[in-house]
Amino acid sequence: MSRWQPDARGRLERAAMELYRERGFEQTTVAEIAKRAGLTERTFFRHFADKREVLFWGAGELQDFMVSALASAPDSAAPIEAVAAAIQGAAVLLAQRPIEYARQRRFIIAANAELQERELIKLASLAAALADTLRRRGVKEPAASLAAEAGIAVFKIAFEAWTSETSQRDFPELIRESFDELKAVTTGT
Amino acid sequence: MSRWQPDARGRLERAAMELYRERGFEQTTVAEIAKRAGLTERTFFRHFADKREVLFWGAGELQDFMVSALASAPDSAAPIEAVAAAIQGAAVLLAQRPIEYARQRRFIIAANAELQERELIKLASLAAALADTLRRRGVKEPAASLAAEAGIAVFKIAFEAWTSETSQRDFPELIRESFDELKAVTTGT
DNA sequence: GCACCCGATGTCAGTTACTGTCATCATCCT
DNA sequence: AGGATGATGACAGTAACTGACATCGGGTGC
Repeated sequence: MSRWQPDARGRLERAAMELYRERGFEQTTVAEIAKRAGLTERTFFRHFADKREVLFWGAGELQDFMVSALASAPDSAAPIEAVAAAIQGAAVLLAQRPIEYARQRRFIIAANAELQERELIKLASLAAALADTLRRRGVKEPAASLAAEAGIAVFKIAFEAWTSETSQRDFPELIRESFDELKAVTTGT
Repeated sequence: MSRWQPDARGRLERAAMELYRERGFEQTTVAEIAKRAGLTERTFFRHFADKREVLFWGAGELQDFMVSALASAPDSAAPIEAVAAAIQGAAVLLAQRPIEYARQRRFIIAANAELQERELIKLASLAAALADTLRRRGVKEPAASLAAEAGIAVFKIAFEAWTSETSQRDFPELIRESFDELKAVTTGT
């Protein structure tokens, strides 16, 4: 018999999600999360850098996935096409999980400015990683950064549309439409 | 004779900037800022919502300015053109102050993740306000959000270029070039 | 000219996120 | 068997932020 229950990190994650949903992010203390997970506050901070990070564990994976997808796009693809393909891939990945999960997470984040800040910096880090990958593919500045930022803007807006109440639309399809719309918008139509 | 020295807020602002430059954001406590300004910690928090906000006081003004500029663009202007004009105006405004001020602020922010988060949420709020203004002009979603986000991306990237060490370029000119580059990028060139 | 209110600041106590340090002890390795 | 390892607990400490109440110069009404 092992000394501790398994999957401490997972227990903390689930406890945090539950409490953030039940009473909101600000009204939840780390001590409460730890207690519900059967651990101590100190252990929470060994698994997560701070109280917010527990909601963003998947961001690293998503970034790695997008960077790989972008790096392996054919050399012939224009920068924006390569970015679009990478984001498409990520959308397919995200659309595999039930939309309810994305909605709940979005609801929690929408209710708190600190969490929005964290989400934004994750997206900015993603944009920076994509821009860097484009540069390695020989794309110059500012084209690389612009293509990356434009792609993230599309991702953000399509994600919002996907998780909004009324929408029953397909996420990858929304991404495709947003890219088309971006092209139309930037050409001044 | 008045009971207190005048311009408490300004003194706090200057003291904070000095200390953040001297020893960095994290290594500075609010108590130190208040002491240098000849005030107490409690008074700091009466003027600024938190330790970061002292660096972002101008963001509200800038947002108001951009929103007004966007609202007063001619009806005939395409959304992206109207956004570009508003951002141009803001660039002219910012370029009036000495670039050294922008550089110092940028340096402080670049050294700390929490400050980057705050900067990002200010930009996101700006994008949301621009999108809202576009919607009032009759632009539909997702075009309004895309035009606003694209404009902010251009602003961000041009601002970085402007404040980067080597650059001696004109800020409004950089904005113009970035918009052209964005158009080229999104059309797949 | 006096009483009174107001608004900016001070004082102080309290909560909570986060960190550093050392102890504990099941499991693994040799 | 015995020592190293690694995850956790225990505990003290710092600093950001908040709430409640006191202070007192300056303006206001009369």
